[in-house]
Amino acid sequence: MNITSNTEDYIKAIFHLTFEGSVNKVGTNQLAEYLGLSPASVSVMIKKMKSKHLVDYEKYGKISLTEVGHELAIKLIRKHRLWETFLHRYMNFSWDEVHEVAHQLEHIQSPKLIRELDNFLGNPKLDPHGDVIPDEEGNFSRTIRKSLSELEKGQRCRLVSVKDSSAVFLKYVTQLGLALSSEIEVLEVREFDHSMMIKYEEKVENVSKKFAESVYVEVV
Amino acid sequence: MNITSNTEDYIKAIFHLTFEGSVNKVGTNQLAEYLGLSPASVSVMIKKMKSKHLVDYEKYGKISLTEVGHELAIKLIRKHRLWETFLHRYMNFSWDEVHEVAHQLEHIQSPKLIRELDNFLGNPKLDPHGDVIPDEEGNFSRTIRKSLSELEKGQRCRLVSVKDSSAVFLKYVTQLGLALSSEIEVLEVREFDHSMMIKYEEKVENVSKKFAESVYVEVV
DNA sequence: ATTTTTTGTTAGTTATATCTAACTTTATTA
DNA sequence: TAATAAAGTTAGATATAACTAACAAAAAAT
Ligand SMILES: [Mn+2]
Ligand SMILES: [Mn+2]
Ligand SMILES: [Mn+2]
Ligand SMILES: [Mn+2]
Repeated sequence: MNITSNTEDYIKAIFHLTFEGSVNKVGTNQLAEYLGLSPASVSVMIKKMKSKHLVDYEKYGKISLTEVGHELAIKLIRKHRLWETFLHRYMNFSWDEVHEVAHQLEHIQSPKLIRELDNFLGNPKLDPHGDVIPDEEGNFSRTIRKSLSELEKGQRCRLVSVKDSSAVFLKYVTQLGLALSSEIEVLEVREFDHSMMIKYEEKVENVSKKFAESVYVEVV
Repeated sequence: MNITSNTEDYIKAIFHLTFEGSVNKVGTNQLAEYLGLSPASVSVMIKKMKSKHLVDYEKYGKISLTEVGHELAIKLIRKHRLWETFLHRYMNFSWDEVHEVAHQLEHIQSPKLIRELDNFLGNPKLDPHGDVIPDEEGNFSRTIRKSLSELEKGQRCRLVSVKDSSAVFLKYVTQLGLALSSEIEVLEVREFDHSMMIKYEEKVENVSKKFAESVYVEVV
């Protein structure tokens, strides 16, 4: 009864929607939406995952990972982020290109390869999107991240990570002239739509609320 | 109608049994034996592969790759051998460990990754087993390889590649104290069972016919 | 307290890929 | 040539993982 890469995708999705999200349980429809599948498919799959002791779940109830499922999720995230770092540093992949290929590479089964890759990269702490890479024991610091949207007029900050790993979003960030470590000053927050006027490296740009919510910062 | 990794395994197997073997066509039972599957499964699968124009085949006839199938096979072999080289050179994998993981990595879909990997490795010509790595256009030199078993008493040679990539065999080669480039002298060929007494680096060992057939050499 | 909407499940179907058991064709041997 | 052996195919079943359509439960609105 070994775990398929499909099941691994479900585990990762549940992790992202619970542990990394705001709630600790998720519904089948929500999960289906996130995975781009029909609610029916997810309903059936979750039942199978329950029988494999990967999730806690009761009919018509909410889904959460078991201890085993949680540990697997962290291992997958570790693999994903190590591969992203490798692709970015050594394979000349831009930060908007790494995710898709890392999503394939994370399913490769070889504990030795991951240990060696981690070592080769010098045990990196962060991936190309500023996300924390869990260590071999599954430990990692959970810093409460603040969105740019939470800042007020006049505050200054540094871009530390991004919420969204989609190529569309990351290309936009790059196009704006922003990257990890960019220093940003909030010049104005508009009452009307919560859009922001920000200044960075002599540039002044207007960004939407959605954008500001997708960017994590550290106030300086 | 895209190609699954299962289909890719069939393509590679057919390539190994035909182009790299002695014949240019293979039967379903032979292929089943090689893949460790039942002849029935192979029979069904080959029919599907025919409909996808990957193989030439008639019921009760023999199987061969189409032009498209052949090109795919070479791309897969290129990927496999580049990954083996990477694992051996940078991930501290011994030559008996690389094959299993490369077998997973060869299914990763990313032309850019393969181009970059090739570049990163300095466009290597040979993999850790002495096998030729096809270039991006699918070109590669087909040297007619000579087995150690073809040599006669008194001849001297250099180990250039191995026929078998199994861990069991490669570990035995290493244990004997042999590796690529090792210089070998044939001291004796026994009429009885075609076993050989060979000398290399001050060592004298007796090897079976099967062993001598699994090792490719260049006469010096 | 009903009705309506949202959320979630089940049944039946499809696609991929495997198996065993039974059968057929082709090749070999007597 | 007829019997036997080897090689290959088909049918029916299983496992995984997806879908649509129909139905059921829970939550929200009236
Ligand atoms: Mn990613
Ligand atoms: Mn990332
Ligand atoms: Mn190999
Ligand atoms: Mn090899």
